[in-house]
Amino acid sequence: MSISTVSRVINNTAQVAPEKREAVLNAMKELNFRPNSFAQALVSKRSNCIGVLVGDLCGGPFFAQMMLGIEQVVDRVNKFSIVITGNHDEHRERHAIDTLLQRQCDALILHSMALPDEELAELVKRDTPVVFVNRLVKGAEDRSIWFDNAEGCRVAVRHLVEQGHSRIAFITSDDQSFVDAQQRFAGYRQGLQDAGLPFDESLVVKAYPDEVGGHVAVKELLDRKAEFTAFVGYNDAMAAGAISYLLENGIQVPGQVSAIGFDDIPYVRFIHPKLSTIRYPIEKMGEQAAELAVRLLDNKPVDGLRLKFEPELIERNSVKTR
Amino acid sequence: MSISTVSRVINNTAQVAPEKREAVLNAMKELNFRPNSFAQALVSKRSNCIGVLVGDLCGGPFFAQMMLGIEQVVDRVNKFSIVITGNHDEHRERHAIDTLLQRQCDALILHSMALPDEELAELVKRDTPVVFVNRLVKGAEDRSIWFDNAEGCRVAVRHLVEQGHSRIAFITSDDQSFVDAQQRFAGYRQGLQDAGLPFDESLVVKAYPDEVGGHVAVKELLDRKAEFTAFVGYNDAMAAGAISYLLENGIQVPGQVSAIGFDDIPYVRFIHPKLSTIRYPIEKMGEQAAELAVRLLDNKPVDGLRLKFEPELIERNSVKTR
DNA sequence: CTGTTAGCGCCTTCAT
DNA sequence: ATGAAGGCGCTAACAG
Repeated sequence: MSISTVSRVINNTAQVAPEKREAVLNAMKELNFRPNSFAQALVSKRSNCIGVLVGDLCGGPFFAQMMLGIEQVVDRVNKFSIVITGNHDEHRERHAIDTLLQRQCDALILHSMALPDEELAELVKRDTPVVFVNRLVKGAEDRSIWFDNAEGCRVAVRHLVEQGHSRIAFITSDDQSFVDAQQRFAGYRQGLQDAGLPFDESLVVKAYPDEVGGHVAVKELLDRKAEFTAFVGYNDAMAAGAISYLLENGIQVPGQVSAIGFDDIPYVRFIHPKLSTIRYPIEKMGEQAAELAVRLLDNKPVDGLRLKFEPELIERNSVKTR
Repeated sequence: MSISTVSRVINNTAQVAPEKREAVLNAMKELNFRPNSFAQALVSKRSNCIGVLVGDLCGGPFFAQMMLGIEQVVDRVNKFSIVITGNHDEHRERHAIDTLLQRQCDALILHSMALPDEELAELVKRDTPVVFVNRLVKGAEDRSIWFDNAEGCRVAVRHLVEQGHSRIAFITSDDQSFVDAQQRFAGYRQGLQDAGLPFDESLVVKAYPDEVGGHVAVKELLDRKAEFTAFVGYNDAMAAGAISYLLENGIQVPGQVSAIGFDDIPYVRFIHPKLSTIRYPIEKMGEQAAELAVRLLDNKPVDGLRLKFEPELIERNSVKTR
């Protein structure tokens, strides 16, 4: 029997005599045969792989959740994701995208934190579909799945104001080159302005955006003798770290200081006090990004997909209500 | 100029006239040319990919940390990791391994939770190198990077006993089909036995091994009116969830109940009280697994690699000391 | 329904 | 130092 017959049964691409079909299937089992995916990809021009660029896999649960959303749909359409980390670095991100492209990925889902909009927008002109997640890329708005960061911080501040706070600190990232950081900062200022509150530089502290950074930052705030009755954290990790430090130093949360985080990562509802936060629906966003990518590469219509995501305030116990 | 000349400059595989070399390089830039990795892989029989099977990417920081260790070395040797999740399910794990193999991965790093030892041991007989991480596979001891789970729980119990506890509960996973769970349970019993303490069935509760499960489990313990002054958690997540529940219900930790976790995931030093735990050096283990895989596929000597990892007690504030 | 043929894009002898 | 030719394993027409 010829080699094409085999190909036919493997791909179900034409009618084959049931007996031969059986024979092939049996032989495949016996010999433990697996078609060489590279040969397949070479001729079919389809790798069945979707390339994913993420910031990191270990800087918290954030990306992991995004990946979960992505994998769900990639899995559903029987494709594969090959993920690579850019480590928030411009050169590495560029190199990663290059690699993904060279690997003949059928589509790309990019979470770029360091590359400029123009460069990213260029990418969509190529022939492999590209989708951006977690960022609104100018010039590629229809390919961007994004979250309104500024609005998120604004909502957080508003909530605090509603609870009677007027001295609201902002514990943020020391790397303001990321759009996220800039936007959240802008939202904080906007929130203050909305409430007719003055912006006070001495109430903002910057540190590495993780739990330790939160520790460091709030300590700095205390050292400065800044007067504040509440703070909003750049992310939950910083907020958790800050709370931990306050508690250690006998400052009650939310008794003396109210706290509100950002992201709603899973564990913050298990810390004490449970952290109020702004939900960032990252898993859903990953899902939508993947969905968009998949439709793009299948030339299917892309309407009905949500591109912009809105913040939602999650009230738990870290804010003293009045 | 011929196509083989181009190949030669790309791979640096033979001397080429400097001028031609230049010309090729320039043309590559101009045309934005990238060699087709599938064609390369097809002929060279090397994909430069290392396949990784993990339980999940989102069930906590555990796997993410493992991936970090793996990626570090994979990156160093200029290879690629393609990761796939098995979701702790036998069939899915089997299918995942199949896929990885079909993808012509140069080597496999497997974190299998559900497949039996025999099946795993069979894999190493194939021609692509296979390494197991986080599990001691019988028949493939020299390919297993593992952690002494039983000893970990034993150490935990011993520590609690040393602090004067004798009523020590065990909050564990409801899926005892995983080796980890069995081993940790065995360690708990061993620890009791070491101390001459009786094993009391009413002190062990099972639930889904995450924060919510910890909640549920400790509630069950309370509902049973079990008397206990300490517990060891199957993992940090469960311990954190349990503590959260206790605190909510006015039970002081560690005042009335001491707690000890397992894994030492990053966030537990920021919860209140800071969680004492058994460190599981998962990142390092990922690193070693990758190192082993890389050496194997390069036919390099594999000595000097650490295969077995030992538990280490991390004392923080969740255990009342006397 | 089935076998034959022609590549997919690249690397690797083998001559030159 | 360079070009020509063969083949990696597979799929997709094209004939029967």
